[in-house]
Amino acid sequence: MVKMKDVALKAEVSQATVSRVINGSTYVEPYTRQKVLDVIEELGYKVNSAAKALSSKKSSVIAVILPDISNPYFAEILNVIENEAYQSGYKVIFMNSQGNEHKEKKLIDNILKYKPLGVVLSPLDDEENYSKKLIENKIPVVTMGKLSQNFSGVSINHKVGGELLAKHFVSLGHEKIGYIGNKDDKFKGFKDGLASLNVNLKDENCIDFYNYSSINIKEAVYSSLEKYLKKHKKFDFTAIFTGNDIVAMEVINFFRDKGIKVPEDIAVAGFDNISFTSYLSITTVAQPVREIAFLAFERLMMEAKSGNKEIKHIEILPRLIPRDSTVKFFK
Amino acid sequence: MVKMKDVALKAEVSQATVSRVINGSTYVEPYTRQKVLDVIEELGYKVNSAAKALSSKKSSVIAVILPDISNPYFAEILNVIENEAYQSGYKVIFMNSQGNEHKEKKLIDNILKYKPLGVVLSPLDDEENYSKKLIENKIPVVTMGKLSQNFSGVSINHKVGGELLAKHFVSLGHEKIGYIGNKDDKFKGFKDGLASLNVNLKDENCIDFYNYSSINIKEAVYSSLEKYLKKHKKFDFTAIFTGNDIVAMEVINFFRDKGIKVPEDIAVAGFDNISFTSYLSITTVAQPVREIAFLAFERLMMEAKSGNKEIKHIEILPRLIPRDSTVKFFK
DNA sequence: ATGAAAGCGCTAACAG
DNA sequence: CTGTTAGCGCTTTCAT
Repeated sequence: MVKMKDVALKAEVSQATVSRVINGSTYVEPYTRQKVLDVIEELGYKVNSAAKALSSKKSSVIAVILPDISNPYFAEILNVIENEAYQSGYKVIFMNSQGNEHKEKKLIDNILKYKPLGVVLSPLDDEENYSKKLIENKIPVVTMGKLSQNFSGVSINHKVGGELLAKHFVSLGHEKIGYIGNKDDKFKGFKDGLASLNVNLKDENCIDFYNYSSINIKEAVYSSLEKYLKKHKKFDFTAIFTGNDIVAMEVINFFRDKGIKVPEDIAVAGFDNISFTSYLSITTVAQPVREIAFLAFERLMMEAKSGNKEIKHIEILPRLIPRDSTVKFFK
Repeated sequence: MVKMKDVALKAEVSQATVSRVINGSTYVEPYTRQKVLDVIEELGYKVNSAAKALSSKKSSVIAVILPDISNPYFAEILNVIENEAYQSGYKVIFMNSQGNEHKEKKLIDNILKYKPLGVVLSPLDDEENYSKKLIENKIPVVTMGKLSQNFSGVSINHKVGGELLAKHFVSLGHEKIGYIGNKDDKFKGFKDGLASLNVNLKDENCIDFYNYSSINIKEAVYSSLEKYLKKHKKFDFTAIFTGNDIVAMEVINFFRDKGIKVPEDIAVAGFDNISFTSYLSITTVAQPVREIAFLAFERLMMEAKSGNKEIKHIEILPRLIPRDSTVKFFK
């Protein structure tokens, strides 16, 4: 492997000079500069990132930790970040926490070895899991989707998202309503929203479902729905809000299998607005995912470069996208 | 940052010994070993990957280069590889070539700096783009989806995939048939398959469409379809095969917008069998994506560890999944 | 079984 | 403006 020394020798300059022209850290005589550049080209020299990182004490990798890359919502985030990183000359180490807090914790442990420039994280529930080590090691972090008290973050306001759907359902005349998902902020917004419109979301109609990973999600959704049916004989609601679009799709599938018509018998709404919901015409709440990812990246860069440690939370308002799964022929 | 030297000092051993217990390279007295382990725990020591890589001349990162992470087919590949890599103690640097050969080339250039253990690549069309530098630098490579003469690879047989669909269309009684996509192996298989069944695939019904990136894919599909319409007034076929599932979805959308019924007026079939096709009941050709990714990773590991340079091509047979978009009420 | 020491390829004072 | 030099944190002979 050709190294800097080889370039220096052939260009008849010192290694330091080669380093200078590569990094543009200091002014180098144009002639010398060109000569070095030529030799680099000729020899096909490539810096050794490991050596560079070790010596300069900074790396050019950004770690991206996401719960489920098979969910197009997160895939889109990775898409944006990889693209931005590429344009800024950084590399992305991608890690999939798979909705598993234990794995998330190990991933963060692991990533510390690489001393990344920063990490973009779409965290699972338990803040304890990730914050401590990251803070200790002074690694800039920006979260997406959930806001953390220790780091900057970008997210839609999930409560408002839930409220939007509550209003939508009530305006459509629904009185018996269901929910399937975990009891997060959008659930709270949904429940509170309904309450403020004098509709009670019964506990028994809130089907607990916690599953970030889309592998086996069908089985998971089907089994929790079957469990509900076993207990209550029939679905005691005319509209249901699901934790995310993938779950919505599975719920619709399940209903179809059971001969339940959507939206005539039961209306279904999802969350995220992944592109596939438009093909299926599923009502959902839009998260401007590309914007979220972009802002997160931008903020991370700012903190990494300036060393600014101020915590900034950016909140974006979600938007309701009504489609056929709640209102027939909406289109 | 606590380093090996700190551990060595506190454990009252040499730095070399600490290195030994961490890497298990040589036998270390159990007592000493335990003492070192305790200190590591106590101090929260983490190796510095850069230093390790520089010193040992081997890294623990695997580069994954894919054309479009927003396409669930590729997202699934990344999912599998990240997971396998994690379990084997490796990190994944992810790069999105975005269907852009120029970017793919630059990405490969870039990745060389990191001296990755290996690269898993789903290449675009031009082999020249990627093979040379990778070979020069002796980096193990396994391709997926396309087989390269210079590297090992895993792929379904695309020709057979195209033939499968040809048979399917003909058995359904179609005689006027269309194609939208780029003219790759599956196109050849499709065309030849039709020919062998005495059906001619007219050139004018082969709509050229080259677009790996799913951003703006809607516009791209719509405009090429509009262009066809402008020229021919109406669609002169009763069945169309699309390059991949995403394109199939857009085509179906387009037809719906135009009041064309699928499959009654025109049958549509895709390629890949991404999970969303099942929700939409789109006929497609299944690529066992998880298996492909797994085999590619496995093969890469083998080559990276053993230094085995033998080129092995694994070909998997695709499977037709007939659904409602070609045969109503198939389910 | 363990320690000493050289060196991986690069950056960053420092000196001139 | 450019060369010299001292590390960065770790692995790996080579001794003992």
